[in-house]
Amino acid sequence: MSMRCTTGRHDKHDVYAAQCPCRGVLDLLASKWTALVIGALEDGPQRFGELQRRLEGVSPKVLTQTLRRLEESGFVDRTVYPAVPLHVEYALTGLGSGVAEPLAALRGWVERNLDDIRRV
Amino acid sequence: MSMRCTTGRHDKHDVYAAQCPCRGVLDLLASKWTALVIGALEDGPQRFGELQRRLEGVSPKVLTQTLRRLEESGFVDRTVYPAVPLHVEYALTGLGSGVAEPLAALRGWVERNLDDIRRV
DNA sequence: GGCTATTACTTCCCTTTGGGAAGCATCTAG
DNA sequence: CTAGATGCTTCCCAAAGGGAAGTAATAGCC
Repeated sequence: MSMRCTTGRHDKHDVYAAQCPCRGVLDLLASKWTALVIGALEDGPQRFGELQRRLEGVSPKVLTQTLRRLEESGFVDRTVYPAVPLHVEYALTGLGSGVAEPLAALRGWVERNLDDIRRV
Repeated sequence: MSMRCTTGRHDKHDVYAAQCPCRGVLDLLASKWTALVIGALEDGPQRFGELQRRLEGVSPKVLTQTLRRLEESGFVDRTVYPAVPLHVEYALTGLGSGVAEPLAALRGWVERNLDDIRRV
């Protein structure tokens, strides 16, 4: 008998179930900035400033928020090198590399199909 | 010479460029409710009420907003059957079916990997 | 010593978006 | 003539998004 993921543990999980923790994770991952940050980190560990330059138009506040949430959930590692000036590197974890694939597929789809999408 | 998508037309598009219309599309598609709506519609055309029941916890307002935006951009068709009681069907367009694949990959990844993700 | 530069953030503040509760419009059946 | 079904819309508040400016630590330069 399936419990549709209400208790969490070893049942099948279902993003369509309101109480499934899937929902929170989907909300974190299915976001513009998350998709861009994870994509940028696919090229290897990067520093805050580098990410800021690559993700054109991102404010430091939003970038920090995004990175912190990804770190909390275990998608990204944050390493501080207390050199001077301060040096902080962000890198994908194993989990982060895993989710990078579906996110890359989504970004790629958007770039390939943009011309067919009605502009609003 | 590449223009990095600033003018739109037939250059390569780049989601990392601030002015690329890709950004808006990515923002629409990379959203919790979009991923769930498109996924539900993969099973065939469905009515407002059916969608509301499948996407547990969605409010009618948010569902309407999501469907309208997807319709505007050409991912979803809205058909009204003026029978009584009123009958409205939502269906994926060709474009919608296309993007359903990467979105399904993302949802599937979340369901398969939930147990490895740090709960916060 | 004082000034500037660098890196990585915070903080402030305002606008936009998200989201629940409740109301509305239309028509039928009882 | 009231109740029920369907597909919304409106209201309101709280949460999130996002830009501008400020902060902290230290090094190097004059």
